[in-house]
Amino acid sequence: MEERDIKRAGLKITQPRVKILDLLSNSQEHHLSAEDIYKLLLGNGEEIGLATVYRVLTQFEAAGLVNRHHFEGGQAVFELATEEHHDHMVCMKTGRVVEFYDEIIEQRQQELARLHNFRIKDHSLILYGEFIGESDENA
Amino acid sequence: MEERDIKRAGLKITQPRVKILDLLSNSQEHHLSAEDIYKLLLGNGEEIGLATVYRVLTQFEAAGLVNRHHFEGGQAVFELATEEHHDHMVCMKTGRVVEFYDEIIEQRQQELARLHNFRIKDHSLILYGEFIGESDENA
DNA sequence: GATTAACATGATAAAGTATATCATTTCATT
DNA sequence: AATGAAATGATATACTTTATCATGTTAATC
Repeated sequence: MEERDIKRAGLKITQPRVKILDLLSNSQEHHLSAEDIYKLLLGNGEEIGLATVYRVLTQFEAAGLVNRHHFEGGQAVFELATEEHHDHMVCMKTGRVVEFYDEIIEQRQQELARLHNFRIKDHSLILYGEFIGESDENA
Repeated sequence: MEERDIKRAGLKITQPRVKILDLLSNSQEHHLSAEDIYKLLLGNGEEIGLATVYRVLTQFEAAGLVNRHHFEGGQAVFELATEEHHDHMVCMKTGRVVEFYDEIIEQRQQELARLHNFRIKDHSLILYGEFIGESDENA
């Protein structure tokens, strides 16, 4: 993701937008809340307002640049929409998130939708639990 | 669900708890937000406080009497935990919720967890879309 | 059935997440 | 460089949910 993508979305290329996109592109953790992003940028000495972070993320979502997920815990998290569709495993101890994709589940969802006369626009599959043998580093 | 279940959860049998449980048991819509419940009870002429509704629902959830789901839209919804585990299709137009269960998806989730050395504690699968040929009655 | 201690309620305050407002600033085009 | 349109950010506001605490209710004991 780069400035070109911001322009393609019909948005001006501004400092806050570039900084947020860079952070999402380069951060080790792919899933960041608006407040995560705000604090990380402040920590890097960047000047940015929390309202701008929320506003820009919503615009990016509308433009298809990022996806918003509602994991448990109140705050929505965002990730770049560069990768193919995938679902998530969320560790309830460390907060670690692993992405996965399974063709069987995807097809089965479509089959079930057909059976119920339902047209799927979006879906959310999240497995909550813990990675076996992993210690509680962050929580 | 009945008063016996409240007692079994280690909670006193109080008017608010009975009313909430009755409403969840008898309502046509199985998935109600705390505010839904609050307003429905007020509409029935019952006296209850919103704080009590939230408190009781959280207690019921801890006791395993209800499940809490985070559909899109900000407010959590609650349903009785009497039924077997199931997932949800949510109509983005009418808000209608249909429950489904699919053994293939369940097994596949377990298989994927095994592959990732992950122990599933809980999971959330929600399909968002619309029921074909259904009109927009409530939205 | 009355007493009483523990528990529960509900009005309100407060916390937390997210959006709306609007004067000021930045962008990008002329 | 000038200028109009768009964006920012401080702050106010909305909204969902939890915390506080004086008052009321429950249920166990006498």
